[in-house]
Amino acid sequence: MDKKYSNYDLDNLDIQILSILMNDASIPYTEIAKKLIVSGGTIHVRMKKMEELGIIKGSQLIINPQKVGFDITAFLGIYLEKGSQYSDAVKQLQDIKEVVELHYCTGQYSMFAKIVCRDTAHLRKVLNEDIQSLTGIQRTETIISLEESIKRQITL
Amino acid sequence: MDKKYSNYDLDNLDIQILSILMNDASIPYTEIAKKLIVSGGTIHVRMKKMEELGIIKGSQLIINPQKVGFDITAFLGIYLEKGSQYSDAVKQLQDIKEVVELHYCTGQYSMFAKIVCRDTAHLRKVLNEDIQSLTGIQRTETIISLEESIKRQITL
DNA sequence: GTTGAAAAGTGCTGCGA
DNA sequence: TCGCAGCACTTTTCAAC
Repeated sequence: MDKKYSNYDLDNLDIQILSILMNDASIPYTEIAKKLIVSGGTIHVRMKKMEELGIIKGSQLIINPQKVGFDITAFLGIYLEKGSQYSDAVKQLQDIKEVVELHYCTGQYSMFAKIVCRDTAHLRKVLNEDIQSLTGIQRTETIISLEESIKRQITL
Repeated sequence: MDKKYSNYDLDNLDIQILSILMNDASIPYTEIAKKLIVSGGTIHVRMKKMEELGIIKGSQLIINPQKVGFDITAFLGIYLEKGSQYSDAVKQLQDIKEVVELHYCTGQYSMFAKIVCRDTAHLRKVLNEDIQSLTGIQRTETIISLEESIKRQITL
């Protein structure tokens, strides 16, 4: 057994390190070390361990989509003709770069997508030309976000 | 007029820098400079400009929620008793840390939330105890994600 | 606005406890 | 396993173009 179901090799220190860097990945290890009263080397060892375990997927620069001209966020409930067409649909949706999230899910929809577009014309183009024309998709329901009030990662 | 509607002070170089760092914020400026055939100082100046303009919101360490014991992602369509209760509901939902995203939106739902929980028991607790008991919420509809097939930022 | 190099700070590695 | 110290690398700054 080389892998456990719950990867709870994390102690309090690990979790505190993650909590800090999940909010701001640019904080230096030395500063984290001071805050948690351990040495910088220890932070380094813990981070390396968590990277190797696959707990840490990497770091990303977070931008403000509206400031670069992407003003519309929409959610899309997708009905497939047959459930078996799921993996094929994923492949096709991967090529539509406006699709930033895609879930296979329970409930009324077969799939659920999050889409970010520049403006209403752009959204219409993505919905009518790009998505509706994919094979296997029966119909879609669109929910447009007028305001993103909360946006954060989980609290450990 | 101190602010334009579209903040298109971004040239190709800015966009290329953002595109690289949006995927991996740990890539050093010197390496980006080599790739884009400019000096490290220029990267620095551009980054500083974009931070001041609010285009860059910061950087985050991206973790794998499943590896730290958060196995369930769900979407929640929320019906409010009155639309005017929106801002009050936001405040209350902010205190529920399992809510990682919240949108005010068009369509059948008043609000739309994304929730991350440890397991089904945890999800049930959040739905039944935390969310249903908030004031102003009429009812909710839950969509459970069985697989997150796509997860990325917008392509500039 | 861009460059190139010097100064300051951070990350990494090995030895000792 | 943790902490300390030295080396390598990166970021930051700045005078000059």
